Amino acid sequence: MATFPSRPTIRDVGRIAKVSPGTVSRALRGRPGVSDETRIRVEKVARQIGYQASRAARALPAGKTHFIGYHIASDPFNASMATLLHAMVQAASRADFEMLLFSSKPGQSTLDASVEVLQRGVDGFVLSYLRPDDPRIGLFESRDIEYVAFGHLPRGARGSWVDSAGAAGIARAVHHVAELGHQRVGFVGWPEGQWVTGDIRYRGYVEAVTELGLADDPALVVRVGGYAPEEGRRAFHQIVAARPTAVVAVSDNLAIGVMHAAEDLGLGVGTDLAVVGYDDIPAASDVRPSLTTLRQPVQTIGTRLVEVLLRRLDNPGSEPEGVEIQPELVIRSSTVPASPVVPTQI
Amino acid sequence: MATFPSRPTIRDVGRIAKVSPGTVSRALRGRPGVSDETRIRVEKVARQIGYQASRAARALPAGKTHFIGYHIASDPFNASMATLLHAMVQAASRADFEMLLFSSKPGQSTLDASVEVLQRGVDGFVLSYLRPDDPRIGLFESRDIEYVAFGHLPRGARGSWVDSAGAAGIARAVHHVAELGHQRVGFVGWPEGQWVTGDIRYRGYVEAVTELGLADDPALVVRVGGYAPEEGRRAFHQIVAARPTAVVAVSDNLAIGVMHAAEDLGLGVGTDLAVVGYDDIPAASDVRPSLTTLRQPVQTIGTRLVEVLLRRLDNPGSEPEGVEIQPELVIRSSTVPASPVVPTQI
DNA sequence: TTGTACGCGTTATCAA
DNA sequence: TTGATAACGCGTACAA
Repeated sequence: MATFPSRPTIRDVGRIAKVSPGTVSRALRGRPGVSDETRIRVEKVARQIGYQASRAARALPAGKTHFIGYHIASDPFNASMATLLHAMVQAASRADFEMLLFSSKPGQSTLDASVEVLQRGVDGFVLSYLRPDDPRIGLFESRDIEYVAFGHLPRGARGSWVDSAGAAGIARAVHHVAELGHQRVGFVGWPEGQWVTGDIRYRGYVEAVTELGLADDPALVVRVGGYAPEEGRRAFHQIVAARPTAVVAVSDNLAIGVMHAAEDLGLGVGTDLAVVGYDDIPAASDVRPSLTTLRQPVQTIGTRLVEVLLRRLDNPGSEPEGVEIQPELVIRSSTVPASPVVPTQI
Repeated sequence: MATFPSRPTIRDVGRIAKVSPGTVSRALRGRPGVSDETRIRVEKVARQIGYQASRAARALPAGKTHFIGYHIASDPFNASMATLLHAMVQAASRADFEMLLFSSKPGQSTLDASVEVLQRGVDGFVLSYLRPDDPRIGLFESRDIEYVAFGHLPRGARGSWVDSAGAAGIARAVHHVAELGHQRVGFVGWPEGQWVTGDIRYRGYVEAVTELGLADDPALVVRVGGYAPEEGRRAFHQIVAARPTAVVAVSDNLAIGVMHAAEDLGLGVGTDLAVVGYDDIPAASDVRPSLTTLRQPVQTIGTRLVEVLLRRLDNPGSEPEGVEIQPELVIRSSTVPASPVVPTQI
C-alpha cells in the first residue's frame, strides 16, 4: 500500500486511475454505468493506495450515515454483552455499516438520548431492554425510523424484532422438571408489564403448568425488578413457604440466586430443589451444581438483529420481520429426579 | 421542543435567533467573539427546537470526527465488557464524543481493521488486548494518532495507558495466602510475551515469592493461552504434582477452572487448596466457595481511559499519562488457613 | 461583536 | 460510459 502523506481522497484515486471522482464513486459503490474495465482499474487503485471513503463526506450528500445506533445500558450482570455486540458489529461491517454506541446522560431518558443521536445522524436502531409502553417505538414509527428490537414487540408495534422463543423455552423447562416428577414448580420472573419478554416467559410457565396439571398456586410465583443473583435469592425466600420442589427462573443470574437461597436454607440443589435458568451465561457452567438452563444463542441473535434491520434499510417499504429462535434446553446437574421427601422448612 | 418536519439545521437556529449561522456555530461551540446575551439566546433556541449538529457536516470542515474507536474482540468470557463500554460511552459523551465500535472481518488483522476505521475517520483509539509487539502502536505513533491503552504499554511505546496495578495486585494475593501459612503457591498465568499485562502480573508473583522466601519451584508455574475456565482447569492438573497448597491466577475465569480441577481431584477449595483470582467478575461471588480475588474497578478504568485520551486530543503536545489503579483484594471463602495435611495425590 | 463566503469529500444530476 | 457541477451542513477565515 502506497503510503500517503494524509488520507487519500476520491480525487487521488481518480487521478491515478485517470477517471473523474464521479466515476470512482460509481465504480466503488457498485452503481451502474461504469464499464467493467474501468471498475476493475478503479478498484485496484483504491486497494493499492488504501483508499477508504470518509464517513462524513459520504453521509453529507447522501443523507445516509451507515450507522446503527445501540443504546448501551449499565447492566453489570449482562455477561453476554460482549458477544452480542461483537456479532452485531461483524454483521454490520459486512454491509459496510458501523455500530455507534450511545447511552443516556445522568438523568436523561433513553428516549431523549435516542432523539439526540438520531438528530446527529444514524440510519437505524437496535433496541434492547424494551418496555411494553416504550416511547421509543412511537417516536421511531411516527418518524419512519427503522428499528429492530431484541425481544418481542409490544402489541400494536409494527416493527421488526428478534427474540428467543421465551414462552416455548420456559414451557420446555417446566416440562423437563415435570418429567423428573416435580409437581410444585416455582417461577421467578420480572414484574408483570416491565419487559415484554418477561411477560411472554411467564405465559410459557402458566401454559405449561395448566397443560400438565401441576400445582397452580400463586404463592409459587414471585417477581423481582432487577438482574442480580441477590434478587433471585430474596425471591426464593419469599416462595419457599409454598414448598416448591423445582424453580424456573427467567435468567441465569436469578437462578443462581435461587441456588444461593437453597444453600441458606440447607436445601440441596439438584436433590431437594431443581433449578432451571435462562440464557446459559458462562457462569451457568461454573456454579456447582452446574445449572440447567435455556441457551440463548446470543451470537445468532446479534447477527440476525442487524441483518433484519439492514434488510429494512435497503427496502423501506418491506414488511417487518419477527424472528423467533428456539432456545436449547441444556441439562446439567441442577435438575435431577424429585426427592420424595418434603423439603426442609425454615 | 418544536417539532420540525426534518432535522433542524444551523440555519434554522440562526433564523429564529436572528443571527447568522456563523454566530450560531461560535455560540454553541463556546468560541470567543460572541456576546453573552447572544450566546444565551442562541443556546435557548437550539434547545427549543432540538437542534443537534450533524456529525457528518461537523466533521467535514473541521477534520475532527469526535469519534473514539474501540476494537471489540470476540471474548465470551469477558464479563465486564458491558460495564467498561458503558463507562467509556458516558465519559465520552460528557465531552461531546462518541464511541465507534469496530472489529476485524474474518481473516483480517486487528491492525488492518484499525487502519480501515482510521481512514474512514476517528480521532483516537482505546486499545485493549495489547500485545508486547503490537503493530498498532507503531502505526499510531508514526502517524501521530492519539491512543490510550487498557493495560501497561510495552517498553519503548510512548503513549498513554490505564491499568490496574497488576504486579502489586498479584503480590498482594501471594502475601495474603502466605499469611495464611501457605508455602507452595502456584501461579496460573498467560504465556510469557503474550500480553504486556500478563507479564507484569507474573513479575508480581516472582517478586512476592522471592521476598517472602516461598517455594520457588518452576513446576508451580503454568501458562495458558486462553480465557476459559476449562484452561484453568487443565492448568491446575499440570501443576498439581508440584503440590501447591495455594494458587494465584491472572483471571477469575482461570481461577474458577482451578476450582473445578480441585473438585476433579477431590481437593477441598479453601481447605486443601486456596485459590485467588483477578478481576472480580460477578461469577466470583456466585461460585462456591466464593472466590477471593483482586477487584479491578472496571468502571473507573473505562472512565479514566476516555478522560486520558480526550486530554491528549485537546492538547496534542502534552505528555502521555500512565494511570495505575490499585486493585482491591476481596477476601472470600476460597482462601482460608492452610491445611497442615499434604494434599491428596492423584 | 457579527455576517459573509469558502471549502471539506462525497454523491446525484445532467450534459456530453 | 463518462465528466462536470451542484449540493449536503457545518466551521472558520476574513471582512465589516
